[in-house]
Amino acid sequence: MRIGELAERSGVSRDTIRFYERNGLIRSIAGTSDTNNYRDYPEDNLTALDFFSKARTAGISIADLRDIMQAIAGSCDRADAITVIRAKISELQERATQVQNVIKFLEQSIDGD
Amino acid sequence: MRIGELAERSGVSRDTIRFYERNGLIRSIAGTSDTNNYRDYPEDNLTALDFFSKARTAGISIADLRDIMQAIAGSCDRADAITVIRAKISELQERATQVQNVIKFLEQSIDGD
DNA sequence: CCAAACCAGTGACAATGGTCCATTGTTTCG
DNA sequence: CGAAACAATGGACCATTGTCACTGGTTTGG
Repeated sequence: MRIGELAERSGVSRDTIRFYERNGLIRSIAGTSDTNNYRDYPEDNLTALDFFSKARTAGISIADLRDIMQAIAGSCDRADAITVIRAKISELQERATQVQNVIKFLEQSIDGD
Repeated sequence: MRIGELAERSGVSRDTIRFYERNGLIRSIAGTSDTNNYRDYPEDNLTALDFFSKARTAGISIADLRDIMQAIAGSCDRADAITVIRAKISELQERATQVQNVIKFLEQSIDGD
């Protein structure tokens, strides 16, 4: 599909999609037309963009997402990919604990009310 | 204490402490000397900075931290403060769920290995 | 056919969260 | 005393994460 449709269906703006592409988060392929150079964005970018949106609000950086996507897609070495992803999972679990700690702190600060 | 000691003991750099102060996260008081204008940083800034460090790695913004600190310290209206903090707690719980979702996604991506 | 909508590419701009540097003045310690 | 360490202030600079605007070309619906 073309970028407009992808933007529409994913809820991610054209500019942001292009930004993500520049940063290696997604890939598009050259269109087949000989009159334009509109690029084609495969369907699976919808899944990816949806994941990115969730991950970004969860505070995961573009760089991390790039690592993850490369690990998943770049099947050059499956074992390496899994190692990368497991590491990210650990980081995220650590992050989750940190968030819980902050919640606890805040709860204590209003304790008794 | 002076800023150097605070930096040393909190593990937060001078520059960052000053940055936080400029942004209303902490407060210092004018020193008593008549020859210098070194500021005095009360002991409780240690607790605050420790909290900030954790909160920042948990992905909480400076603006949020300022809101929280103002709510806790500015006792102008206790009920308002509690409302603010409860709202932040909700946001954080939402964030925690998001992080869990991303973890799930990642786990599925390496499922079976 | 033609205007409106779309596309690519570029570069400027903005907010956030720091970090670094230079200058000037103060304190501290050997 | 004098050098080294420390403090205050101010501004420059950096990466990250987008967003906006402009140009020039393409497609599409009425």
